[in-house]
Amino acid sequence: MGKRILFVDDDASILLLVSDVLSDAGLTVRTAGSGEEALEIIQQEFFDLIVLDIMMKGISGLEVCARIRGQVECPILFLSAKDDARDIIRGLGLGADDYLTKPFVLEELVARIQAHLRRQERIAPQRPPQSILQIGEICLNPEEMTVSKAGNPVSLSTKEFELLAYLMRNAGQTLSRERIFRDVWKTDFGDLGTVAINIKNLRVKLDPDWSYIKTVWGSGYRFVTRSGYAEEGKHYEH
Amino acid sequence: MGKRILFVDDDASILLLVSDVLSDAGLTVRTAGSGEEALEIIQQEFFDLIVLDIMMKGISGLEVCARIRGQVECPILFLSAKDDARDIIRGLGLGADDYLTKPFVLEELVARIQAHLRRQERIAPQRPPQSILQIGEICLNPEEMTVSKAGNPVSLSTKEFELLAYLMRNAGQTLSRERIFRDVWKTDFGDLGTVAINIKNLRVKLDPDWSYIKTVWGSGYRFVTRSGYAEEGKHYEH
DNA sequence: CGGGGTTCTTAATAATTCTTTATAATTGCG
DNA sequence: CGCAATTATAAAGAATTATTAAGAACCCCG
Repeated sequence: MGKRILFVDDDASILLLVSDVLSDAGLTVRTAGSGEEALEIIQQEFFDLIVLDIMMKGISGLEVCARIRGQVECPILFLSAKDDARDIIRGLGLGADDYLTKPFVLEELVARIQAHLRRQERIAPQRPPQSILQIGEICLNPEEMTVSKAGNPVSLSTKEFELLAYLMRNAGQTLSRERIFRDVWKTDFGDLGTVAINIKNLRVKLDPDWSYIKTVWGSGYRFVTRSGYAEEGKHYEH
Repeated sequence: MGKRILFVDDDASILLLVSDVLSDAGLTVRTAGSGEEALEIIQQEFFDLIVLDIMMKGISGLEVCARIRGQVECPILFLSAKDDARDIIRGLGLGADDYLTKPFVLEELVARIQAHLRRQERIAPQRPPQSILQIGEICLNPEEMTVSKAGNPVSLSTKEFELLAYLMRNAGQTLSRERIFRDVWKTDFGDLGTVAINIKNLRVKLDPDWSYIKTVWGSGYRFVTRSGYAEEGKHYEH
């Protein structure tokens, strides 16, 4: 479900037009036709971003902003026909985050809204309480960057840790070297042998008998889903 | 000490004019005359916000943005003579946060910059410096400048104390050496090795097994958010 | 004004991690 | 069995970080 936007304007046609476009962009839109209505809605519902028209009869957008700033900490974007710099400065000074003058290009409004939402994500990412991963006797704690096997702590380097986390998150799937390298190293150029080496390091440190990290010949690697029984034994004898 | 702004434009007169105005507004301004210069500076220093002119000879502002977005998470504001909505949308799509067309009113630029900085504060506020910080069995009292571990007092030097307080206030985040140095030492020139040394001192005094202060290879340091049980053991053996 | 001690910084050295390169081992197939 | 493709291991080099040690700056106290 998309982010929630509150759009406040006393021009019904704009309200309709914009809410259509924003919906198409995957956002959930709630509209209000006046400052009074907006204040009421804001008390009751949560929004990720609020768009306020400044020139409205009754309570103006500026006043709405001044009243809710302090209670609500989502980004606020002003919309106004006045393009005088003084008004813009005053609007931003009230605690708003952006100011767009009418008439505006719809796509620019969408782009600006998404820029704000993106920033919100980047700064305060909703951390889905990074769950602890446990498969067999291997336990990985993303929060503390720690790994243990049968209760005993195992010390891994950063890359080894990231690789293990990636494998465990995608346990059961066979992952190609290309995909692993792209997702864990996050670069396009580089040597795929690097993956093999880190796989080996992991095996040496916490999987000497290859119980967890299997090699799928010609395809890639696979972390077993449940471990324990199906002891397969390593492929290589040395 | 004001927030640090990087201002990039190949027009020297604008560079001078704007940096004056921003300085008057209490901000610390660093300037770059080309995209190449900007990229180099960004690798070495930390900024709270970056202003990029789009039309520059050599590496354009758009390209600078594309390259640093991902590494740098501060707000980026574009400046351009082109007021075509398509350019604005493209700019914002690249991960920028705002777009202002030339010619612009200086005060509006200042207002927009401050709006972004204000929001940064609101979203990711440094925890109030006065409150007592406790993470795991480490307890820090800013009021009395004292630190204790599991109830036993630990004696730290001034800089060590400030560094620990900074780390604990920003627990959970990975903090680059540049950023730590700027925020704790509050000077621009100096050796980043100083940070490493004080980190080591802290570890010796109250974190001999690296349970709290983690090294994020290639990035910086990170104070764990919750700590305690899962004792890990250090990476280095000696 | 000093002395004595602590703290801070700089510089040099050691240790670790990551990547690349090279070599050995294994698998699949004829 | 032998060849080619694939994977594993080993070792070296570069980059990053940790540690050590020594000199400079600072502060407190007489």
